[in-house]
Order: sequence, then C-alpha cells, then structure tokens
Amino acid sequence: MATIYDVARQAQVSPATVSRVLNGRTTVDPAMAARVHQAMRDLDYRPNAVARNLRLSQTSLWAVIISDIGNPFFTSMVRGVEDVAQGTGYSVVLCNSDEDPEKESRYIAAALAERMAGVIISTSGRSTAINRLVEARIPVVAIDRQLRGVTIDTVLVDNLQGAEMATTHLLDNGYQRVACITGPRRISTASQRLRGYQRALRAAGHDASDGLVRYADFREEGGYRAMASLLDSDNPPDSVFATNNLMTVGAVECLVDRGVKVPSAFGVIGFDDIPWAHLVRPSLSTVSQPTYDLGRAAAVLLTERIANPTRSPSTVTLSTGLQVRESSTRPR
Amino acid sequence: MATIYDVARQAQVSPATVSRVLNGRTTVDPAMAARVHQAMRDLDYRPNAVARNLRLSQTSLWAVIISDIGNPFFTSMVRGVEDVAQGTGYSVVLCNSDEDPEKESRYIAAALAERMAGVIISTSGRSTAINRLVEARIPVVAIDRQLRGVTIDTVLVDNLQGAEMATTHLLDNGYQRVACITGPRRISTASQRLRGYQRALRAAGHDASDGLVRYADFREEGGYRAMASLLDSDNPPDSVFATNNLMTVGAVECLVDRGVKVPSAFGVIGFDDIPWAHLVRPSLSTVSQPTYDLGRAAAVLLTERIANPTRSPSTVTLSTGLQVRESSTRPR
DNA sequence: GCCAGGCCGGAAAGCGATTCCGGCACCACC
DNA sequence: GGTGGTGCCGGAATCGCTTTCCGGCCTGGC
Repeated sequence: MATIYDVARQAQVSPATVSRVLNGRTTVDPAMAARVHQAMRDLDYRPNAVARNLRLSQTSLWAVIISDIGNPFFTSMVRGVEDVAQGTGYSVVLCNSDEDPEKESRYIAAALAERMAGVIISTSGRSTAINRLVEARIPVVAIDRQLRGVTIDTVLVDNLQGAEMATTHLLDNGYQRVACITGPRRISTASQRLRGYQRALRAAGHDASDGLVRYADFREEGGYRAMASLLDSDNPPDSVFATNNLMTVGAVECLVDRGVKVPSAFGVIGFDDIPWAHLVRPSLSTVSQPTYDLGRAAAVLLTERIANPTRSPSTVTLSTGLQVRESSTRPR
Repeated sequence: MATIYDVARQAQVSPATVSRVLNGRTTVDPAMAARVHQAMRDLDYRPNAVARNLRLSQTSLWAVIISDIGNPFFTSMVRGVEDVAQGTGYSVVLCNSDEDPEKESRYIAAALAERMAGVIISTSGRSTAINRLVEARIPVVAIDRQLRGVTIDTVLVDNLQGAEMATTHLLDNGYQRVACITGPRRISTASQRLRGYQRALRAAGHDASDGLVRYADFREEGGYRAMASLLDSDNPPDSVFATNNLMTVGAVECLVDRGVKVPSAFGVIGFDDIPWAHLVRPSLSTVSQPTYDLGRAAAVLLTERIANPTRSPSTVTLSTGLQVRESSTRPR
C-alpha cells in the first residue's frame, strides 16, 4: 500500500508537506496542496493509522468491556456508547468477558498493549486488574457496577431506590411473603438491590431475614433454579423480586412449568426490562432502566476525562422507573 | 511507560535479547532470560502493540460490521465470532452500521486505516465500499447476506429452503391466503426468503402474485405497519410469513392491537427466533437459524484466509430448522 | 592443542507518520 | 541598498519494536 513517501515523490514535494496537507495544521501553497491531493487519488493512498498512533502515542479506540453480550441490557448500553464515540471520532472495541475474571483481565491486558484511548467497564471481578489501567494512566469509566478500592468515574442507576420501589409495589398489591433472587455477592448491583429489598420489607414491618433470599448468577438458568428452590422450601413465598432481567425470565419459566398461576397465586417483578415484555403472557412488571442513557453518560464522562485527565472523578446516578404490567397486580 | 530499551538496560542485555525472550523465536541463555523476566516485572513493562504492529505491518484486530446491534440475531452471531477470535489471539471490534451505508463505509475506512487483520461484514448496501477492502488485500468474509459483484468467502443459511418450509407449513395447517412481509429488496436475505415463499405457493397450486407481499425494513415498526397495511387491504390474508424476527414481533403486536385471534383466525410464522419465544403467548413458530454457528463459521473462514490469502473463496451454507409452536397451528 | 562449526548477543536498519529546525525567498521599511 | 521579519518548504530525527547481519565465543572432534 502507498505510503506518505510515495505520495511525496509523486507530487514532487517532501513527506513533511504531505503530512501538512493531510492534517491541515499549517498552510501550504494551494497549488502544491492540489498536487498532493491529486497524487493521493492517483495512488489510492490510505493513511496508516498504526504509524500515526505510534508517532503521536495515542489511538482512537475505546474498549468497552461488558459481562454478557447475550443480555439486551448491555447491548443497549453499548449502543449508547457507540453513538457518542462515533460522534467524537472514536471506534469501539466490544469485549465480552462472560463474567469470567480471567477473560476480563486478558481484555484489559489487550487494551493496555494497544494503548487504547479509554476503557468503559462493567466488571465482574475485583478491581486489581483495573488498577493496572489506572496506574498506566488510561482513562477508565465504570458503568452499571461500582468498583471498590479505586475511585474512578462511574455511571450507575439508583439500585437501592429501584429495588425498594419494586418490593413495596408487591407488598402494596397484597403479596405477603416476598422473595428475592439476586446475583453474586461480589457484584455491587446484586448487593445494592438486595439491600433495597430488605429496606422495603423492614419499612413495611416485615421480617427481612435471609430465608427468602437466593443468590444466583444473573442468568436464565440460575433464575430458574433459584425459583425452584424457593418453591420447594418449607414455607414458600407468594411473590418474587428478581434483580435482573434474565433471572426474571428464568423464574417465570419455572412458575409456568410448575403450573403456578401468575399473578393470581404468585406475583413477579424484575429489575430491568426485557424486549417484548408486553408480548409475554402474563406481561412482566419491571423496574426499567435508562440503558441507552447509561452508555451515553459513560461515553461523555470518558471524553471529558480524556480531554482533562486530572479532573477529579465523578459519579453519575440515573434513576429508574416502575413499569407496572400484569405479573404483579393481583386481582382483588 | 517502560520500553524495551528500559528493560534491556535494567537486565543488562540488548533490546534484541529482550525481544527474543518476549517472542521466543530463537533460544536465549536461561540465566539471561530469567534476568529479563525479572526486569520486566520490576518495571511493570507492557509491550507496545502499536509499535509491534507497525514493524510487522500486521495487527490482531478483526472488524465485525453488523447492521443492527439491537437484534439478538446479530449479537449471537458476534458471540460465535468472538469465541473463535479469542481462541486464536484476535480481538473483535464491533461496528454497528444501523443499515446506513454511509456509516458502514466510515467503518470500512477505519478498518483500512487501522490495517485490521480481517473484516466480517453483514452489509446493508452495495459492494463498492467492500471492494476497497478487497483491493487492499484485507481478508473479508460476508456473513448472513450475500454480496453481488465480488466473490469472497461467504457464510449463509439456506434462506430459500427455510422460507419454503415456513410457507408450506402454514398451507399444511389449513391457511389459505398466506402473506409475506419481507425486507429491503437490495438485501439478499430479503429477496431469497421472498423467493422461497413464492416457490412454496406455486408448488401448492396457489397464486404467487404480489398482492400479499409487503416490503419493510427488518425492524419492529416496519413489521407493524406492513401487517396493518395487509389487514386493511381489500382482500386480506389469513396468515403471514415474516422474514425476520423483529418484523414478526411487530406483526404480532399489530394483530394483538386489532384483536385478531392467533392462531385460530390468523397464522403467524417468522424467520429467525427471538429470545423467550416460548414465553410469548401465543408462542411463536419460527424458522430457527444456527446464529452462533454462523459467527463461528465466518471466523473460521477468516482465519483460514489470513493463513492462506490466495486460497479460492468458498461459501458455507448452514441449514435452518422449523420450530413449530402455537402461532401457526390452527386447532382443527 | 588447534581448528571448524554453531550459537548467542549487539548494533543498526527499518516500519510510516509527525515535527522540529534550518534555510530560502519575498516583502517592507529605514 | 541593506537589514529584519514573516511565511513556507525540506531534511532529518523520532516514536517503540522487530529482525537481520555480523562478530565473537564456546564446544567438540581429531
């Protein structure tokens, strides 16, 4: 492929001048510039971004590391990131860690090696790997999930309030024994949403012990198994709050398989929407999140940090909404 | 950040030796290698992939250009690609073109500038932009959608057969007037699936004229509008075959809104599954595609082409399956 | 003990772009 | 007419790494 030297020779100017024409930093003689442009067309010249990146020691790539590409929540978020990136001249490298800390740290190593311009991460593990990024002064934004032990820009939703709202909603609809299916303890969203659930129970004068709590894996099968375990317990619940979308789907499948009538015999509400929630029968009540805006907000924070690396880290918290549909409203 | 020279100085060897230790191409004295490794740890050295790429004029990035990141079909495909990439040491840059040829060609320009190792593309436009990649000798694999005018490695499903199967299934279940909602004419999957539909009609001795055909945009809203237009026509159909998952959802929404009973009064079958198809009531019959395997197959073709650039292009066709659920089976 | 062959390490040349700096030409003003 | 200033252009160094080439050392065989 043609280089800047080839273009220079063809246009009978120096490589420096070609570079100047390319980047427009200083003015060059119009006639010369025209010759250069013509030469670039003749040779079908394509600037080599790799060389440029090396020389400038900066790139135009962002890594977005998410934990489950099969979850529409994350794809919608990525879309928000992408749209901002596109607008500011960055490209997005999507990395799917599958909740596997080892995969995640491989991706972080790649981001480091490629000297990526920034990283947006929804981590599944501890912060040790992320510290490497921070130490290397690569701008990082945590999204959806909080990171302990390191203070960086963060975008979250109000998990506590959302979970409280969902639980209270079930109680208000006459359900007495509300269970909770939550995610792995180490993940901040799982523990925050569990705390919101407990707070709502206590506020309503209910027992908030652990008998009706199950820890699962944020996936469909985990939700199914957790629901089964709840139904099989000595004193089963009459409703459930599941702390993410896929586990809600799993729980409903379990209820359908066992012939438990929703919502008349059992109430269900989930955190985060699923696509076509309104086509599912009974349609699913959920705590809805501004997924696209989460991605946008993270991308905006990242651009700001790139522009101003010394600015002190900030946390953006977006609020959730209650989508009441059929699965949580018992006919009186 | 530390460079290979810093490591060399620290370990009291030459940069060449550090490189040799790093890449293991030739043998180095074990004692020396140990010193080098220690120095790398001491300095927290991270190889600069940008410099490496420039020197070797090759990268370890694949661009995957898809037309709708919101469609689970594509995310599942990407997952297949990712898993193969991960295994062979490549990273995946996900690019969402949103069916916009202009966005698509921007992404292609980026892939070219970054000298990416390969491109997997499900194009929304013509082949002109892709020709640039082929001319620059960047390995390209077309996925899901065929490309006219250039012969490159391609991975497809058997669209004709799948569509025929779906249409025949509706006819076999006693539906008389089968409509078809398909995608934009320029996209090969849309036209292939339409042809399969027409072939099935003719084979059963039905009229295959265009009265019951609607062209939409492969999105939910387009499916909704197309369904509305069909219902409002002079001689409305009694069933519909929609050529992708999102349009099927849109069509069902329209039917629900109008109170049309599925499947007793109206049969529905779609091409490609949606997640939780079994939770939707009535559950949706579909032509299922091996989405993950599509991605895998494309990634395998790409690795093969990278290894052997002169090998002649091949086309892999995967077959589809019929998932009969409630929406297409009229109670006799 | 000597010579040949093999292996390892160091110096240096790129990969393709950017940029500093020196030089030249032109203009204006004294 | 000479001097100083301004504005462009070209030469060459540089980013960090890989790789080739070459020289030197060690080992083994006779």
